Amino acid sequence: MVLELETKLGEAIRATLKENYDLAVENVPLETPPDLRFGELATPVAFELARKLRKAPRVIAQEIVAALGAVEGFAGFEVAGAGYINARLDRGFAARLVVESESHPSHKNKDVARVGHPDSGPMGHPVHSLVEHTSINPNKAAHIGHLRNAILGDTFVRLLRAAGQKVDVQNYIDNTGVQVADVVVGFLHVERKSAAQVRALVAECEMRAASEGHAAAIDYYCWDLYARTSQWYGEGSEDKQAAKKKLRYDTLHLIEHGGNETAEIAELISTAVLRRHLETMLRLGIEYDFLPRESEVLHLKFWESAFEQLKKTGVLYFETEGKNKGCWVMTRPGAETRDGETDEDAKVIVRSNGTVTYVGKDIAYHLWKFGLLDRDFGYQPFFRYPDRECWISAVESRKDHPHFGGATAIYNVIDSRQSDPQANVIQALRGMGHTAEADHYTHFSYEMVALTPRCAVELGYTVAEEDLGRPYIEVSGRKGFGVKADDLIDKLIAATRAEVDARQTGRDGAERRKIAEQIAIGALRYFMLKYTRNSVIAFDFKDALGFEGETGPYIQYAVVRIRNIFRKGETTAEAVLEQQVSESASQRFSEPESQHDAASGAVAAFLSGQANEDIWALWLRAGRFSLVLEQCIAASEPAYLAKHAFQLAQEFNNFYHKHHILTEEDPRRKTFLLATAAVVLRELVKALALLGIESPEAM
RNA sequence: GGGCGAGUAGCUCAACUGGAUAGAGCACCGGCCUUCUAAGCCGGGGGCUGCGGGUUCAAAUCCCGCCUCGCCUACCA
Repeated sequence: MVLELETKLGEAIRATLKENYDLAVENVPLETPPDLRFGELATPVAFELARKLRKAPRVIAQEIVAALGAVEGFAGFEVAGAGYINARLDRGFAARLVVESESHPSHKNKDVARVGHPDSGPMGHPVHSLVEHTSINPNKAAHIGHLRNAILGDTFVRLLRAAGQKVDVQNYIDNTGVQVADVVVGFLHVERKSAAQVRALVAECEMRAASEGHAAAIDYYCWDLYARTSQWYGEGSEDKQAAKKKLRYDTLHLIEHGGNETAEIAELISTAVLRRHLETMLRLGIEYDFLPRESEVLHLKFWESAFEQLKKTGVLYFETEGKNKGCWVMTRPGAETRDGETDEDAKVIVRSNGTVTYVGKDIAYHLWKFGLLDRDFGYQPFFRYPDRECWISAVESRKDHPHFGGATAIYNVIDSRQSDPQANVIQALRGMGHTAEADHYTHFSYEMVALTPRCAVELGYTVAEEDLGRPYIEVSGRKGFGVKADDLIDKLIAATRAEVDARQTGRDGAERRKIAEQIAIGALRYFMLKYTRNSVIAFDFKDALGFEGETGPYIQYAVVRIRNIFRKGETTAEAVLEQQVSESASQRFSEPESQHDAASGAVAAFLSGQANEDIWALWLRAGRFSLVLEQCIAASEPAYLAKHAFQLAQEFNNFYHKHHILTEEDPRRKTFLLATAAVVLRELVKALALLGIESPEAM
């Protein structure tokens, strides 16, 4: 509603400026005034024009208001302060828009349709986006840092889909990297297991995990082994360490090459760990469409194809001088190149020994994402979700496989430490002439999750003296320093379960368990989403286990309260909204010329006056959804929606305490209050769903 | 050395991307449960937005210079 009216007002003002001053203003700035006293929408446009028109802003504002006349949906305009134009909505009209926006299946939400089709998309066609997130090295259990990545990515996917985009969700698996090599070294050389013993161990872990829980699973086993192996590399004499280092890289090369027993073990372990990651993420409602793996990027020779393109377009050049002599290198973004001078700072893509760097492989992979590579992955089914299949890359395809890649816009959810390599890939695309693709390549970057020193001590880690004074300490998979994702989820469920058991004595164990899980996941997802992306989260159990104040459960609780009202009132939110829609529709039909028909006139009366300002504010907030959705997508910032949901819940709680609905004596007002609750319920449930948070029946 | 990000209430964070009186949550103090669930509500204290200049009708936000902190910056992957 707000977005729709804001757009309408912007267009009206633009037309006025064109007509009266012959000025073409592209974007009329519109904002929400700090207080309802100033109306619901405002624009400072007169300030900008003051210099150009050589008039006082206040005078310009008055002229604009006079020329504007009546605009549908608005009750009036006024000039305030030094030259603001404040707009007051026609409250009955606005309320009707809010009620109708999505309660009727036949009614297309105009606001959302607009968000879903940014300029990048071909006319009338939805944008095809590709979001890549999670991408955990498959050599250890997922930890809280990975949770932030996956939750941010998954939420953003939900937002894009809500805006009408076609979205593929990918989770890139680096199954041939040094991290996987390290656990393979751990199994074969630290634990001195044979290949057969490793196979037996993986099978045993799977069995034990089924009965004892995920603490017995392979990813937990590898967590410790990886940390031990990392430490092991640094032990012993210099000669010993050098030998270990050689072992490490020999193992890595065997894995990269494939077709040998070491590679088979790596495949076995990485696949088993990957399955665990998918299970962990599924606990949070996170699913993937496709798992491209580095092994296929290598074996299907993506790089060889990309290399030709890179050479042909001159993005890569062969260095003949300096420290990078003998390498194929690329100029870094923003670097100043002087003719004749060797660029010592250039990024090496192909080493002098002929091997390609990670960035090189990444360029090839990203050409594939945009459909610019003449090769494709093979596809095999890998993991079954309740309502769909998750596919994995393979050399050979199974018949009837789907096809991925070829997107028009991509989002890579990767932490901010990777911004340099990401910038290199974008630079390469741009250099190759793929400017549209480079423009639609978004590094969805975010800051890390770290532990507070207190939390680290609490977990039994020894913390260095100088770290005790810091606000946070970076987690490290290599050191085994961090909080495992499944452990945290378990801990949250245990805490909510205790509370639900105490409150919901009338429900059976299965029901209580379900509610506890919904609340725990709600708490976790909201916790990860309430911070804006580039704020470091200093993790502490005290904060994460809190269920009061600005938390997921707070919002869920508001939902439960509203549901209780309808249950006790023996009606449903749907019925109340349906009634509102049909009433206003019939009124409009009988009096088509009247803008203030009886139904919306009555609603307007309940929304007017000093005593009802808080209720109007609630409706206004409820009508902001599409505006918030648009901002979330434009800024790649899911936190805005989290904030919106919280504020709506907060305003509702306020309303809830102030106005007792079921004991309201005036039947018309009671219906109106029920409609208010119904609208808030609908908007809260919708916002929570986009945040990946379920709305429990009770709590 | 260069690049990116951050510095806002005791603590953790917001501030619609330059707008009107800088807002929330924790924590602390004081009220509210025979009325739709107290995982809630109301009230209170708390701020030189790191420092110094500049740009303009308007700066937490943009520019310049400092000061702190974090990350990135290998022919490793």
